[in-house]
Amino acid sequence: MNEKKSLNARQRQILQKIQEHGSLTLDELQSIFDVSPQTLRKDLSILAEQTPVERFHGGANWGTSIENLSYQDRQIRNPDAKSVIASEVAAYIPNNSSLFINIGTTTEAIAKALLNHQSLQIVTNNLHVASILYQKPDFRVIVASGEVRSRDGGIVGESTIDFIRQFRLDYGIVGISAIDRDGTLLDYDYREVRVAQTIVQQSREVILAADYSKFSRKAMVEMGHITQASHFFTDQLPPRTVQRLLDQKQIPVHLPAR
Amino acid sequence: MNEKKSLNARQRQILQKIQEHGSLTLDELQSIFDVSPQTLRKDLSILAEQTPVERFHGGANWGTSIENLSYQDRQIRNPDAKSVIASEVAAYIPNNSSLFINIGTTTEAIAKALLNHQSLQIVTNNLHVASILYQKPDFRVIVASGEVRSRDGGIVGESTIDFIRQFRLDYGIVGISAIDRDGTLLDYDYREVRVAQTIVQQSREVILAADYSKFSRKAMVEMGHITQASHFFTDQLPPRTVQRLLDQKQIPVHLPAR
DNA sequence: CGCCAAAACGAAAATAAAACGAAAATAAAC
DNA sequence: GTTTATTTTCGTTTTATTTTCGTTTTGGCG
Repeated sequence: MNEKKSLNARQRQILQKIQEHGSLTLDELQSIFDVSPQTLRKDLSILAEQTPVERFHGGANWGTSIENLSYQDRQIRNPDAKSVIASEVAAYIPNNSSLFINIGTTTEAIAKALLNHQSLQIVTNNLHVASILYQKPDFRVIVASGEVRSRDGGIVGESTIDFIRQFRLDYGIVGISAIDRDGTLLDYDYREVRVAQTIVQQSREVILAADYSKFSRKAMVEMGHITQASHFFTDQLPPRTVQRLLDQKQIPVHLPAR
Repeated sequence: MNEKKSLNARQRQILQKIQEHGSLTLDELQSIFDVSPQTLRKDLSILAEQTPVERFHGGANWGTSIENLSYQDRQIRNPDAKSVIASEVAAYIPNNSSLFINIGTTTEAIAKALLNHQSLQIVTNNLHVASILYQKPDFRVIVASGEVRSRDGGIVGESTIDFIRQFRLDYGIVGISAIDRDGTLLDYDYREVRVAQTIVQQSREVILAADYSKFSRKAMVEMGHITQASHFFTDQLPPRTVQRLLDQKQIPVHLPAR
């Protein structure tokens, strides 16, 4: 009953646009593709059947049931866990240090929590992080080049990777979309994954930050493994299987003080 | 629960008008929009729910409670010369073209005015411009790498220049801090000047945008000369001396329609 | 102050506009 | 010639807007 048909080129493109942007209206799709509305409707119907895309009157969005409303909606979603984690991470990061901060709402919360630090040097591929941090005169904010993803202001692409490879910094602060039960780190966009992997390579210490909800989410692209982290910051004890992995590799797990 | 709906085009326009004007009566709104009063009432009710707009009998105003204007709000507040110039520039730029947009509040106004275009490719070293444009799914926004200047979110430095040099685009939209009487273009930051010069080099057409106040300002670093522009957009006729220069080189001067 | 009329208002019914799905017609690929 | 993809057509459904009407607010005026 579940016909698994392969998507054509345009449909895959639409799928990616929806992932990047969170949602798309038919008007927006028509401004991108030179085909009839009816064809786009059909594409959306097919995507809705076979992917987490959901339709609404006038367009479609990336499945709300799992996650990923528009960027702004996500902002509101789980503020407690994120900001608690964020202040834990901030407390761990010393002044006068250098750090990467990559894409994700969790890392943005961390950026906000870092505003009381002094003399940080930050390299980021996250437009929002740059916006948050650049106004502090004693921070040096360096932004990577590349294409700006319309979903969340993430900067991705080959040149982003090349640029990041120039640096070797004290800390790499990495968020992640999903963590599998075996400790595999997963994300939605392969370009983002490439960037995150580079950040991990170029950091002396890798700080992985993820709230508990990430353990029950699915994503498609493999980024790495949780044991590549130097420290893991979260809001609740992770599932047993993951906990055991972290124990084996002696990776400290930081939970909120409370 | 809290119904979060996105605003339609007219509602966003009303919102902007209210921000610019401080307040609007229903009469004023009716003279702008060709819809029934009842529809406008409904729009105002929706705006009152979801934005800082507050209603009063006969109209609505921008929420008085929030006097602490964020950067973005301050930008919108001053719609005069800059946004007039901006819409002139936007009218000149065709769809499906590629452009550089550099640092400056005028160029930011232009970015906003470009939001109704389709399928633009934009390379920018301005954090605010990137923030304004990246959400449109049919726009491709590419941000240059480099250090973010804390004064205004401009991205400057050697790597910015190297990155920009990779591109050759249809239009280079350049703002400027000051224009001397002999037509010399001046700016405050030598790093920004280097970037602007590179943009000029790599553009097929150079669009210079500057309001009249720039003619009476002084700055230290020489960027180039007004005759390097292909088109000059401004709000009033420039001083005689400059006008003559532009005439000699047959550079079109675009003034507001009115 | 209290009363009235004009204007503004909200709720809901009526109408207009758009988005929709199914299927036929057309175009493209094989 | 057959298959597949896309566009066109058309009747239906959803959404947006206008109209209608009874109520509330506003600003005179006795």
